[in-house]
Amino acid sequence: MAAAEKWTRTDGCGALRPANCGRTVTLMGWVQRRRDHGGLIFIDMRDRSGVVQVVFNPDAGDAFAVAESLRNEYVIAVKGTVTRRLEGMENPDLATGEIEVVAEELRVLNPSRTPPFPIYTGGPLKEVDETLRLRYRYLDMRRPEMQRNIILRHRAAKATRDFFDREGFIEVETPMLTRSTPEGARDFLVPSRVHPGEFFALPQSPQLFKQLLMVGGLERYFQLARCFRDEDLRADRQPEFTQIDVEMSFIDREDIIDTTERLMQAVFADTIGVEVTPPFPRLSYREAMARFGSDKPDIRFGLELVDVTEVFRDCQFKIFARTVASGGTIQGLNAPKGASFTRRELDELVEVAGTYGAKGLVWIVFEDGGIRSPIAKFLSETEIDALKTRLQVKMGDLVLLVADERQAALEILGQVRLFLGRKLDLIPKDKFSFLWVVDFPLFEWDEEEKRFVSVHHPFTSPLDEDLALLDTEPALARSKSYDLVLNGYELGGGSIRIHRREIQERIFKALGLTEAEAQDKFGFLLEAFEYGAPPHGGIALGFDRMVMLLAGQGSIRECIAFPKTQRATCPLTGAPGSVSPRQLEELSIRVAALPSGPEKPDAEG
RNA sequence: GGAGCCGUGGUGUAGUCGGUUAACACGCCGGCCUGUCAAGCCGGAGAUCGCGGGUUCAAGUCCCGUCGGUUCCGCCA
Repeated sequence: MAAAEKWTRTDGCGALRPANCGRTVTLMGWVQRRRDHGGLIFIDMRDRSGVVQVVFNPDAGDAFAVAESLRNEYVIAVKGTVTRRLEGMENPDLATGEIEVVAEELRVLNPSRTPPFPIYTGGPLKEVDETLRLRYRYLDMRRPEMQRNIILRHRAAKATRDFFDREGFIEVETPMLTRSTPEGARDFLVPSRVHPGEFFALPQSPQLFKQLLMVGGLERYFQLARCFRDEDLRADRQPEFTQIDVEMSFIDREDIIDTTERLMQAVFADTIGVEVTPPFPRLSYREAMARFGSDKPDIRFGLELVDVTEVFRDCQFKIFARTVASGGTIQGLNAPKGASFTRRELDELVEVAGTYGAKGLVWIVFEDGGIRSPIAKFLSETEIDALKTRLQVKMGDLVLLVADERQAALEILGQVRLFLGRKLDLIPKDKFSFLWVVDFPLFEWDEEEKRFVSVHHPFTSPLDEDLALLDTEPALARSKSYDLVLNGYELGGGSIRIHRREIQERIFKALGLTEAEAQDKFGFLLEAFEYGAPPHGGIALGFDRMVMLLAGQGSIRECIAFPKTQRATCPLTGAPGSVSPRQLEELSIRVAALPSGPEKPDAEG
């Protein structure tokens, strides 16, 4: 049998237009849908570029016969003529709807089993179980929404690289097999075969390497860096993720902020055509907490918190009075028109506050006859008037109060604020509200370890004016760090680094690290700093989160080709899995007895 | 480690106060059909309700446990 004539694809399905009429084209793609009229067969044919209607007439001979056997997701090649559709037969819902391809020849390149879930319904989109989608991600990916997200991710990466290239940055790859470091997240470990009993760690970030690159004189570094953190997952957290990692020499905070703002401007313009305009607003950490109860406030809506501690200093309500007396605060929030809340909805608010550790949440409804509240009988006219003034209460408003230690009260009410923002539909979609949060504390107290730990990381420079506090009151010292926040998501953060040995040693001391420990863990960096480290600083931005927000998605899994489930497994490959005894032996590893349980089901069931 | 929600043919859902033949749409298979585009019409196959235990005359439904998914807290920049 003679070898079949070789066909070369000439066009993308979605690219064909009336201007192409009369041309003979060769298309290759998937069968999205077949409409068989007996004497006439329509195939919606799909490739990455889009969809086009292919018509098979009975006079097409073999092609017509084969077309009768086509099923969804068959891979086919079609030779035919681009033809303007008959008058009145155009489909305005299709980019190619003015034309169709009249088929002359058809080849089935590969048949397909019936997909386990619909790839195209034609109707309203129905959510398919995510595990099923992930197990058959290669099918899920054929859906236009997923293709859009993946392509958007590519565009964002391209825009990022283009931007940094224009700005004179050098992309440098840093090791994936590196050294475990203390501080920060739990490491993923990789056993060394050559060095029995020793382990590499996958990088939580290229932090130390990028600083070494500065010592190395690269001056401007960036990388789309893969990072690994063995911590529990969230909708916006994966065990492996990508960050836009940046470091610059001979700069100060303003240079990093300016560069990052212009990066955002470029990426948003190049990907979704949205104009964002620097400079972005800035809040100090303290102000962000005070007004929004969060270090990553969503400032797309108001509903700000107000400190009403003084109103209740001599309050008859014992819990409030006691909280104030013991140095705590009362934080308040006015939910306009919240008086219409049902008792059930009010209880729900109390419950929400409870999940964030609130001991209670007091609500006060302001209505015509006066106020309604579980603590109404304890409140004096003076106190109510003061509340009205402080919170600018109007008739029909709902005031929510949390009494606790300042930080706790703010955080709880900040969460209640977010909940209310969603519930009252106060959050404008399609809005991108960037914000810098600056002047973070340098340290925070770790109750478990009974010592200070770095809020950012141990190489973060203190504010010059707070240097003296390092040795006297570390808790009050602030750092030259900055977080970029977008719509309530922490997009990234960075800092100006310490490049002088003397300050670095004082930091280690405040962290409770001995000279020996510091040498053991970071000796190579400290040594490098002795060879002429330039002043430097940088930032790292969550690339997955950024793409998620660009795509308008609620989970970064929608923007990652092959993400993991919340329990850090991959339904497609079955990872993680067991390995052979031989592999373990080579690595000098013995697995401790596992709690016996049912074997996990195979990937193919 | 903890809390909430979800789990019913291939997919998405319904299933009331526990009541005996588990419903609907899409998909799938077969037939008819020359202008559809969520094609149409006719016929058919397909689920013992995630799993285990318990309560009951009777469990998809109630209870306990467990597994998986998801959201959140803790954890994590």
